[in-house]
Amino acid sequence: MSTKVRVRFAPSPTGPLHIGGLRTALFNYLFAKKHGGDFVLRIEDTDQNRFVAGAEQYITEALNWCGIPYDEGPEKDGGYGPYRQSERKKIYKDFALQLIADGKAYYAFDTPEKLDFHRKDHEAKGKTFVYNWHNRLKLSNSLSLTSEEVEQKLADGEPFVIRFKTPENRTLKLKDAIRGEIQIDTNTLDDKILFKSDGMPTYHLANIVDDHLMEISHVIRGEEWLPSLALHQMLYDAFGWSAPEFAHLPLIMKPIGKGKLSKRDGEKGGFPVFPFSWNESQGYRESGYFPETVVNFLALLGWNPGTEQELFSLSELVESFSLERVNKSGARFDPDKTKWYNHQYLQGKTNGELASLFQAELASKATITNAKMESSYIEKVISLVKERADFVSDFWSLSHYFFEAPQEFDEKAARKQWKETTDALMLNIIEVLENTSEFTSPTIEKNIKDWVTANDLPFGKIMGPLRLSLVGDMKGPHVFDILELLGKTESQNRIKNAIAKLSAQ
RNA sequence: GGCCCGUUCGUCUAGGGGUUAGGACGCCAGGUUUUCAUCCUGGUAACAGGGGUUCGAUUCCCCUACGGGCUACCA
Repeated sequence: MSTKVRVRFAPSPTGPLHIGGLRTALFNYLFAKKHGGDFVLRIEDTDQNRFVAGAEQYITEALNWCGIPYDEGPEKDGGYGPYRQSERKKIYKDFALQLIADGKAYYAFDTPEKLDFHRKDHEAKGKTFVYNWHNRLKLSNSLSLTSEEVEQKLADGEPFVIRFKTPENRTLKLKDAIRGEIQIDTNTLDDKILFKSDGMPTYHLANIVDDHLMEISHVIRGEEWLPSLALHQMLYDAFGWSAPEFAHLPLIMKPIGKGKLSKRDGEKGGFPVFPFSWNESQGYRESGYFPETVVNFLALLGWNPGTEQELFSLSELVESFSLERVNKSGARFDPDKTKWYNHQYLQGKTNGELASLFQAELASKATITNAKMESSYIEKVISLVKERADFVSDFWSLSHYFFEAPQEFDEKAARKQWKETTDALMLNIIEVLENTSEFTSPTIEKNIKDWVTANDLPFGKIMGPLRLSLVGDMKGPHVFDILELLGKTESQNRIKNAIAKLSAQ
């Protein structure tokens, strides 16, 4: 109870962090902060072949973008560094050797080719090759060979690996904070390689050694690690160390089809699976999602507060998070719901915040006049269209007519709205606008309605063509609000232009 | 194939021996908007199957089915 909560997120830098990994990081962060603990980032780069340049930086930036920075990790030593396993290389071998000295591990000299042959051979006979108690002595290792033979091979520099000698005939009772107790018969397990012939430890060894050395109290990781839990527990026992508590998170599944969410699903379904873009793959950030959105939907995927609250800030999540309320089964990812979340967060932004975001996109449109690039104008536009947007990137299609006069008019709408009498009526509206000195939405509305009523006309004959003239389509906010924002002259010009273009038809 | 984990509306989920099985997303309908959308209201829709245990099971147990993960000198 007195031990401090220390959790770690331990990705391998083999590519961009995907949202499954990001969620694991998030849950670690939430758990740490909930209990006043530390959130450690450790880079598990023991496989030199799969190393991808830039991946580590991507991970760090993604964490920062989400607002869940690590307390301790690369370039942020908390007294337990270094935090890249490649930089800790020299510490692992002694631990492996110690296990051999204690008779809990052994040297193995079988070549990958030989092992591959055994596997294929077994498969052909409908069996599965497992390197463990039942065939250890028939293979090439320090259990089957004499100590002289082993010494000789070692002296000759023959490549070797170190394997864990899995205890036989034992039933392991493993504990998982989410799943409860799990029993495993050790005879079904294989003798996992702990130390590779290239001088690097495997994940299993490095992971246990580092978690112990870094005094990690809780290991919160994806469910794909559940089968390794038995090995890890045995390793802690073999070293005589007390194991941390474990929690295995359910996986995030494809929206449709079978299996867990993968990079290809995003490409097929048109939604991001990465926080940031990476090569061809779109990211959440670049697709216009807010970090709050990503954090919120990720948190609610596999966890829930037990109340009906759906919208959570990061601090609210920290407040209500608990491992006990994490689900056991995999959750299908739902792109529609992530959009809804973004809509919610977009509505919560001020017009000023949104205007500055929108301004960047507007700057790339050469045809916009300076007056319309003023942030005060943009904010007014946003106030009119905001509630219908899911993303900042929706603003342009929702509001382009506030920046450029319509050059063409929706054909179907034009056919339906623009009749022979419309030209004359629109000329009258230009006149009404001319006589409206206080050019505000309510006044314009009153004047136009009064004129329509006075002339005993149906509103439909006016409102449709008026909107079409201003917008180019039968869309958009309250037509009188559009009129006010566009201003008298611009509005009149647009109506004139519509008459010129549409009356000929 | 072997080992392990899981299974409530289409999806995310609440619930838990006696409930009209609740919410959210989506979808549908109505209302508002003399437009489109937003918004509001309502609706559709679920306890995988079979055995137990029990007065009673969706809830507890077992089996089956299905889903998922692992089964590398990858993590």
